[in-house]
Amino acid sequence: MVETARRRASERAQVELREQILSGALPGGAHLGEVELAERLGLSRTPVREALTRLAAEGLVELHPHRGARVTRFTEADLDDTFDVRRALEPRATERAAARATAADLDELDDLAATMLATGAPGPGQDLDALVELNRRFHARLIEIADTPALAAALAGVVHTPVVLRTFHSYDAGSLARSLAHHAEIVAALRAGDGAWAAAVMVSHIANARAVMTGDRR
Amino acid sequence: MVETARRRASERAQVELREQILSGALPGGAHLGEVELAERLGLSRTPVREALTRLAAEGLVELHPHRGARVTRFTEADLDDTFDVRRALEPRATERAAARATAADLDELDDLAATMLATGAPGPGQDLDALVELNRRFHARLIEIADTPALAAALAGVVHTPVVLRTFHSYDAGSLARSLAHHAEIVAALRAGDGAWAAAVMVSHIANARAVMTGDRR
DNA sequence: CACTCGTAAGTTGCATACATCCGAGCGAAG
DNA sequence: CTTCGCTCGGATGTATGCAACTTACGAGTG
Repeated sequence: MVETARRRASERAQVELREQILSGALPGGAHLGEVELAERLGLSRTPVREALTRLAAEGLVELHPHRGARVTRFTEADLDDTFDVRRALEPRATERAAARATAADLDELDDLAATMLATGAPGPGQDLDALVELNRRFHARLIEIADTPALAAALAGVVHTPVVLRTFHSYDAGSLARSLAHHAEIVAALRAGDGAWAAAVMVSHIANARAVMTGDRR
Repeated sequence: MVETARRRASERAQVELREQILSGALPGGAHLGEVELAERLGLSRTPVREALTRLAAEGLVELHPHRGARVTRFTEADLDDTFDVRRALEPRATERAAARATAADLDELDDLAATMLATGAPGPGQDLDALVELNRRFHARLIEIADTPALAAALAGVVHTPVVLRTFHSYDAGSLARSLAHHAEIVAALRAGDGAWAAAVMVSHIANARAVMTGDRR
């Protein structure tokens, strides 16, 4: 049976809204009326309101007192800043993960990396949308292994940038291959216990992504 | 007359609770019952609940479904992580601020730095508590001038660490003098338009603070 | 005596009704 | 014709009542 239906209503609303925003179904600047959302989700205003509050904390929506909520509009500059922050923080998290990863952690990351290589391989089986979710899980797991709450909190409000999360479609073949190889190499570095190596690959990984997104080769 | 009373109830609850947590009146691990808080603040549960949700997003409280809210307990390691994140991000923000600060911005920062020097000077006029607020404003203004939303979002959930915000009392005379001098030097660097200089001072500034807090001299 | 199951108390989660506030549209005055 | 002010509509903000869940305690049984 479907277990997700048993979860709390406010959480469902939050997940549902986040998905619609990240997928682009709710475009930037869209007005989010509480009653409208409540009716569409089959809930009352209370959990919808709570979901909006939390999404606002994540930076996905903006709340204007007495004037309602709007989907945050991200600019090209915001996207660039996002990569700046990630390049500053994720390599550090990766380095920490090298010292703390257990055998089970490494196996899990290996699985993810391998699955991504298979899912992203050119051909009829290629599924770029599935790749987005796998990529998200890989990076999230890495942060989790690093076990540094402050780093996780700092990255939390940044990674959600809508454009970032659904953009494997804009990768050219070479960049995509590099990106997938990076994941595998990071796991290898972690397995070797070489934090500096892992961090260096992460720097490359983010730089590669940035080049794809912004077209900036500097 | 007191204008704060005219603000929204949920906002008042949020501000009040945050203050009590940061001041230590509500110690880490304290259980926060909705009805109890509502009665103490003279409100209903609804705005209290919303305030708790927002504070949870800030990382000050932890929400356990059906089990209530608790004040987040920060460990020594968390504090250390906080400085890691700040050292990674704030210098970058400072560098950006150098390119964007207007004359008015610089004057404002100058005022803050000068006031801090006066407020922190040894003697009968020294007020370490006032210094906490001034320091918060200085750093917040700097981030604001940098005008990089992603950086601001990343730092938002990190700076609130209770211990960090009320710890000028643990500075020895030398560290305090250095800290205050750093602010002035940062403004000077900004005025010179030298982002690298400003960023370097910020690195020193954070390292100095870290040494005071953790006693770690590495 | 230890373990398990059932029940009850107290909490949070959700829904609904009421209060408050913002903004648009219309009318009158300059 | 423009501008100011008022009123009305619709939204958000708050309060309260009911439902669901979690936990703790105690009775019953192996």
